[in-house]
Amino acid sequence: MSPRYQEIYESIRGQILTGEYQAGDELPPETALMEQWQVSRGPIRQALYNLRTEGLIYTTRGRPARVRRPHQPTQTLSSFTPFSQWAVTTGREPGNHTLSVARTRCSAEIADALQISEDDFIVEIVRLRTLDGSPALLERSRFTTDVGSSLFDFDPDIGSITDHLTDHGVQFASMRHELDAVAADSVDADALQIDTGAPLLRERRTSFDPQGRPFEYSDDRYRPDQVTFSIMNSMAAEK
Amino acid sequence: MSPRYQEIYESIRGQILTGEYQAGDELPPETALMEQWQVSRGPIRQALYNLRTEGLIYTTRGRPARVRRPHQPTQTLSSFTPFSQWAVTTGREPGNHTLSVARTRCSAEIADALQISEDDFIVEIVRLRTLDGSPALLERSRFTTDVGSSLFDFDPDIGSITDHLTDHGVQFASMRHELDAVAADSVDADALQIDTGAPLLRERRTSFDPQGRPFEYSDDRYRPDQVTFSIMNSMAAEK
DNA sequence: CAGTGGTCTAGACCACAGT
DNA sequence: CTGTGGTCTAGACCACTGA
Repeated sequence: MSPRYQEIYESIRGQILTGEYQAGDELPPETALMEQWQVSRGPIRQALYNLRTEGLIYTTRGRPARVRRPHQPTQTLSSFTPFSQWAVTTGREPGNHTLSVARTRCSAEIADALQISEDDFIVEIVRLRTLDGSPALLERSRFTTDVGSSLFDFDPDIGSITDHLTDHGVQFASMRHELDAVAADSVDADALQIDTGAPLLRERRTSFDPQGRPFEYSDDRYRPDQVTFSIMNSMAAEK
Repeated sequence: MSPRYQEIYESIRGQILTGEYQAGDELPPETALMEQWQVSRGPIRQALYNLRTEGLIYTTRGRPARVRRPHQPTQTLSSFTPFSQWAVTTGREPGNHTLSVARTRCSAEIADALQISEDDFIVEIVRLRTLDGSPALLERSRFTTDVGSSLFDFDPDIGSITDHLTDHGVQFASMRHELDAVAADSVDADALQIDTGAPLLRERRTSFDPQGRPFEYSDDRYRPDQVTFSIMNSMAAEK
């Protein structure tokens, strides 16, 4: 049972993405939305806030929220959705090609990120992920063993790791994303069908459980011609 | 006169950054903060929400917010602060070296981003920006003429463009950031003291006024060894 | 069990947009 | 001027934490 503001957010978001609201259109005023959904102002404002952070609308004092011009298919960093779910909402067909599933000892960088010691074991899954058949990113995902062990009886070519782990009681409470650029190494180049040394957008993603403990640390390298990231922020709500 | 929740946010943020609250510490419960600041729950929650998006704290039901382990000096994408302000808060010395200030006709990409026609003029400022003397990013910033004209009587080596424009009545209401990776061209390589073809993190930034009209479109290329970006998101508040 | 944060209600006042 | 969103108040109920 999702909260009320979540339903409202998803409903309006759908109306914008399907074109029921065009760029520049005004949304109904908050009072009208309160009437329409039979809720008080709180949930309405929460829903609009999420839409604003995602860059779909912008707000000013004195006028209802307006819809932004449609933007290109970039991943929005504010409402971070797993790759396969995101691909579907942008109308493209995601695919997976698993390169390896292994149980190994972790390196210093991984140990630090997962807050474990260098002697500990981890489960590492390397997957090439595609959009409409073209290579889009190479994902090197590492899990702590307690979480990752359930991944050995799972075909990562078919299903979503996120869904599989959620079904096994793992809760993704929050994520941290760090973005920089790297040159493709030979493995990257081979998998992504680019030249060695070509620039890649790297996302290092750490997933946390509700207690703030990290259980996943992933190094994802994107072809910049296939996927970009975007974020919107309004000064009003921050600084 | 900034809103109450902003003061509270800045105060707690300061206490975390100066180490008064250590990683893992619990913040006071919301009721205690309400008492301390003599406000109701709304502003307290707004302040905590901003801290959470910035990645400084994490929250769970049933326990007060806790402070995250301190993170490396990366720019946080949620509370987007101008480069020079950000540099100061991380304890580094920002510097500017202006390469050119020009009034030119714009290209198709810029015309599209600024919602003007290709015949229109723009003001372009190219600046190398440094941290503690080392090249950090090359900024190619383009303004619409109405906003940019005030930049000719201004020394961009010394002051902050953001501050200068704010003083001239320009309001930065919201920003959109698009991130990808590019190979350094010869200009980038020369300015940033790297090899041609080296991977750079590119941020294309569009700034909007309160009416949602774009007035700045900037192409900023970062040395990935000097600056990275990060963002935190909690599932609770989004999806 | 008591304490806490997540969500929601019903009201209020102000600053700003557009007429 | 009226209508709107930005901010704040004072309450409420529920789900979850930890003793």
